[in-house]
Amino acid sequence: MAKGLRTHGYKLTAQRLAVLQVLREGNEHLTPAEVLDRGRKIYSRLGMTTVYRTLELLRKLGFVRRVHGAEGCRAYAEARERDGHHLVCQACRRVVDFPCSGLNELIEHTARRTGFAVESHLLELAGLCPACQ
Amino acid sequence: MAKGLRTHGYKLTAQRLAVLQVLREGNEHLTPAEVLDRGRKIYSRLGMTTVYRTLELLRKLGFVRRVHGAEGCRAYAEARERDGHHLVCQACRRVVDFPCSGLNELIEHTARRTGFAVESHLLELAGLCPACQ
DNA sequence: GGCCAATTGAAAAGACTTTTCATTTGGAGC
DNA sequence: GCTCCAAATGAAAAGTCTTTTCAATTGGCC
Repeated sequence: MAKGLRTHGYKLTAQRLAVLQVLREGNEHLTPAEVLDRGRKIYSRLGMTTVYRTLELLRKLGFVRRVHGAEGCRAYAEARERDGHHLVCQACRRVVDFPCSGLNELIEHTARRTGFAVESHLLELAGLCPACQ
Repeated sequence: MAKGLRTHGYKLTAQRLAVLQVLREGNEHLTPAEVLDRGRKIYSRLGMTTVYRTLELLRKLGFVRRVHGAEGCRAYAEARERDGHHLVCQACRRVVDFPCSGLNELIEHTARRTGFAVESHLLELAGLCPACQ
């Protein structure tokens, strides 16, 4: 995944690796401030600005996904499933990915009915994970 | 719908009616600032604070839905379909509701596979409406 | 090893949202 | 209708979060 950065012509910096590592180690969704805190344990000079920029970069590259919870809409989690969606535990903030299938029919039906050309979709499930139930 | 406020024990104020009217007239999703602008044409003394509070109140009551677009996650649109979802035009910001069916199977399957107790879900489709294609 | 564009981060600026609190007001009860 | 009070309001202040700026640093091609 670190290679993905190089592939797309981005430099492989200690800061980017730290942010990637933080998101990979945590199974939860994290705010930029939390990523900064944890990231500094890996690379102490990490700055806030870089965290914001890196999270958005990783999102554009598809390595990271935004999570829109009740707590706010600026949290990020690693995207473990390419083109997938996620399921969020409302108690412990754990995030589990699941593949994006079974939605195509609904999307096509809605597109036909409304005349829209659907280009993207956002699906997020929330609930309680087995441990928190 | 205005009656819904009374039903839930909330007062029917000119400010709330103005916000409701703005959201009903526009078929688009609007930011709080836009709601304020338009709302002041209906009730000129409307204040920013009240717009924020009213939008959240209407959302809790289910009259209004939040739209999470690329432009940001704080936009609101009227919820025309109870328990439905929405489809957003990326060009003109028009919002169309569609019923929440066809998703249950996917949710149940995911719940079974992951052990999560799914409590809520967020689904948003984005694309181009017939007029903007 | 040198070079240069990409990257970084501290500080400043900016944008957005919430809190505070004195004033106003809807509507229940008479 | 009138009174009354808790709910609602809004201007200003405070707070939070995010982006921009710009000089310094650095990854990686040569």
